[in-house]
Amino acid sequence: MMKRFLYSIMAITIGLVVYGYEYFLDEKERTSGVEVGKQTKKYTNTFLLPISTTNQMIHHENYSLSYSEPHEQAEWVAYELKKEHLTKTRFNRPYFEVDEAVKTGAAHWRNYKKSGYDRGHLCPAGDRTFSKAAYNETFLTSNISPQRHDFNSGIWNTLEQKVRYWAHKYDGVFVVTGGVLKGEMKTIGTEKVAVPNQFYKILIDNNTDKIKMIAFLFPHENSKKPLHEFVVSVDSIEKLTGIDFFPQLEDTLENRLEASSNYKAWRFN
DNA sequence: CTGATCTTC
DNA sequence: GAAGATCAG
Repeated sequence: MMKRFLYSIMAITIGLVVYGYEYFLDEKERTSGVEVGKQTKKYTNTFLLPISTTNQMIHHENYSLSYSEPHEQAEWVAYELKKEHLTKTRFNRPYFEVDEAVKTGAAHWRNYKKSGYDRGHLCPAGDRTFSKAAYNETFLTSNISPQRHDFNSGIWNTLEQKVRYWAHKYDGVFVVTGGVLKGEMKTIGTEKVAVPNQFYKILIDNNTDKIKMIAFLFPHENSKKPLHEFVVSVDSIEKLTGIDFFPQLEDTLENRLEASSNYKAWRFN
């Protein structure tokens, strides 16, 4: 009975995705001559970017990151998820590519091969479905961390979907995410890509005068607990990671927002 | 949605 | 190695 219900949900989901794809094609035809799938504008919303403790910040077309060479992954990835980005177009997954923008040499995807860990997106592919180029751009090795599959497809995936829900509800959110690259960590592959013991995600909504923030911190394991149990203050993540997340916010505002672990302003259902 | 792996060329 | 089919949470 339960299984039948799940199958129904799945069928509906697939149906919506297919419909979305066809709608996208129609849109493309209607605006003939305009390259819908091509984003040429460089991603330069630097106002809300964290500092790079590794002195290697990289701006891609549709997200920015700070690469940590010793850990062979980003210490953070940041991007804006706008409401109009939520198109649900379905693209075929491309192959991961080494990010040539990383001067010190980004990790090769082979490090993850048969490691037992997922190539877990930091900027999710599902958040960049508004163009083929934007989607493919998330498949750079500078945008992934080794993640347990049960975690990635479990509570982490649940949070990513909640972020999309909030982006729709609050007309866009700014997202900063990464693994905590501190302490003793397992490594994978010949390049010794570190396996973080914790992952964080910070959201800020500055679309209204009442700016709001929320931060999540998870141990690197799946959980069936509700998301709100993983809410922490931004301050606590700054202490863990050594990263100053929103240095350009006015100080008293920054202090007040970052000290809070109050999530009442964010609807969870 | 989040992914890996197997088959075929 | 590339691309499609298949499988799993």
